[in-house]
Amino acid sequence: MQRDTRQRTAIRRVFMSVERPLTPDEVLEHGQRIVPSLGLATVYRNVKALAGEGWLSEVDLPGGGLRYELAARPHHHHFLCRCCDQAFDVHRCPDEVKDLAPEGFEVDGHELILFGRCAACR
Amino acid sequence: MQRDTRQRTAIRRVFMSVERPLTPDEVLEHGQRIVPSLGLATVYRNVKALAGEGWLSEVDLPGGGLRYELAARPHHHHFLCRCCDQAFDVHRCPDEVKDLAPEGFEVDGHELILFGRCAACR
DNA sequence: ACTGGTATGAGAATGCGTTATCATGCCGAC
DNA sequence: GTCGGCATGATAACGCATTCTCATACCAGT
Repeated sequence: MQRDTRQRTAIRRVFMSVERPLTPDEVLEHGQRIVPSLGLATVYRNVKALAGEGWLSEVDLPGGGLRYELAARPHHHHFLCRCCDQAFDVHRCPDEVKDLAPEGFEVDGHELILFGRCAACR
Repeated sequence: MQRDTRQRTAIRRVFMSVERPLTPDEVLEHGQRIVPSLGLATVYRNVKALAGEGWLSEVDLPGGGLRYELAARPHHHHFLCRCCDQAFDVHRCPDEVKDLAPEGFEVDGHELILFGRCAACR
């Protein structure tokens, strides 16, 4: 049975307060401001569980490990800052995307990633 | 000084005969059909060197390590098969891409990835 | 408040991609 | 053909993200 711990609550709060995909390390950092004793293993466990129950979704961007974000958000894409390596949401999407695939290929999803420098890094 | 070995030649030949980004393992597999003794370390060394001299370019798609492709190809994107995990080229590109970023963000590149099943896997 | 049992946390262990090591092979200048 | 020296290949070592271990903490039902 699922228990309601301070740690899990803190992790949920982190995702609800941030408008972008987070790496487990970023979750740890933000979560420790709420529960200072929070450990990395707990972040991994909960993030995986929350993704399993559909509350979070996995975001697989270039450059290493998975990131996570609220699953409830509408369709969007991401901007990856080359400088601070943070990911941000991009809310617009070119709509003819699925028609770009070669003949005979079956498209069931897409990801558009913009690279550059975020507002803070400029 | 750069020497012209059978292995390096084979690796170049592999990239010239294949129209898609390759992982080091795929390069090894294809290269061993030309030089059976080819080793993985040699693939990594040469692929890195060829990228360093601008003959190959790195492709950083979701799902682990880097892939490589001929640098001389015109702008294009990629299709990633969820079934066989191979990457394929997509030659068309929506053009208004750079305008999608939020205010204050500086875009210097983009990657569009289509997911699905390739013609062979269907 | 008591208690059973799950969740946590620190660090060890794992998996995987990549790089380093070093004896041997082979390119290429002579 | 000879020879110096870079390239190769098998394997060990590494870095990093992620998972496991297990003693301890602390929910939740009573």
